[in-house]
Amino acid sequence: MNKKSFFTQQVLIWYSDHQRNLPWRSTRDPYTIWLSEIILQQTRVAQGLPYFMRFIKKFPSVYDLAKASEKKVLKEWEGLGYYTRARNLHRCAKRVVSKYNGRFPDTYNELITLPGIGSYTAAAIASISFNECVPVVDGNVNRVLCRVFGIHDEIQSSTGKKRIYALAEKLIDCRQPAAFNQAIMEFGALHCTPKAPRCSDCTLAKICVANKEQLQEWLPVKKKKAPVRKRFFTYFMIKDGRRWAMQQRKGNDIWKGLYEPYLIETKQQKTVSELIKKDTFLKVLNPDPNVKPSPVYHHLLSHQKLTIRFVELAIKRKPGKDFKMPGIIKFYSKSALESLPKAIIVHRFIKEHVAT
DNA sequence: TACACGTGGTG
DNA sequence: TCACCAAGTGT
Repeated sequence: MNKKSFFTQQVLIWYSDHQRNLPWRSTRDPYTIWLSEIILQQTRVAQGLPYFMRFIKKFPSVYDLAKASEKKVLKEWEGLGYYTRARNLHRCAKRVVSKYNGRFPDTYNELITLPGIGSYTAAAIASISFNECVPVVDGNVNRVLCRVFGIHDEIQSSTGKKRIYALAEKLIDCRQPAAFNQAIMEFGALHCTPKAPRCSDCTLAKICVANKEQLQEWLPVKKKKAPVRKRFFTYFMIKDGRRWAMQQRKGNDIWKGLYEPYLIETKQQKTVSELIKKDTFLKVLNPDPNVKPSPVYHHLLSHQKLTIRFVELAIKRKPGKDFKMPGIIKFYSKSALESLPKAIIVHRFIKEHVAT
């Protein structure tokens, strides 16, 4: 038996013996598969699982998801990160209902045209739900194939991606594409792990280049990441009576679509009185000059390090007569405030510090 | 093509 | 501690 056939056979055997029992494994329903795949993009099963359960319960069908508001969908997504996924999830549901009468298209080529569905997710849905023989290439597949077949190209590079995809196309068992695709991913997730792969207990060890040459630590080859950008956020929790000012984030930046208090961002840490003095809007509010900020929170994103403080500010002068609130700011009661989708760090602060 | 996009777990 | 990672996509 040649090396490729052996690989395919062993991965499928390994999967039948070791696969986890996960809720989306007991169905081929494309809505369920699609939802699980979107949630699991760049996300561990343990982290995504509770979100999947809540989404299925709250939005049992693509119609339920399509008719919900974007705010509701974002709220359900709160804390999972990569919020564009949630907005595209919602757009995709609406598209499936409006353009496909509520039935997901059943081919890779049509699936990939939908928002939030790229090459990986299109292949996953096409193979798992519709038995189309297209290989998935995710982080697990990259790792497993680069190690076993000794691929030294950078996996982000054009040649690396082509080489890995071409290899996956040769390996996939077209009699059972759903099983093969899930098998190779599960094998990467549980056995051929990034750190400390279980080579001593691996049926592929005898054909694995990385095992033979002790290259597990070096494969797959990845390019180094850029250093993280540092940003300083000061949030002003503006309170007018029993209502709080919030605004929605727009533009091309983190947390797009989520809500937050009035924000002043600086390139370095400044004192609160400095910020107030310079800010035309806050100056008009005539705040207590001795307001003290919360201790700083450090929040790490993949490419940014945020230093965040919160300042609680009660409005002394009513807006309307002498001044107006900036257009994007609106006031929310306690319960309305809590129902807004927020970044996790903002959510936590508000939950802990906002009483009635 | 390279980079931006979240959060939490891991060694 | 902190760099790296986790079922990628959009621009």
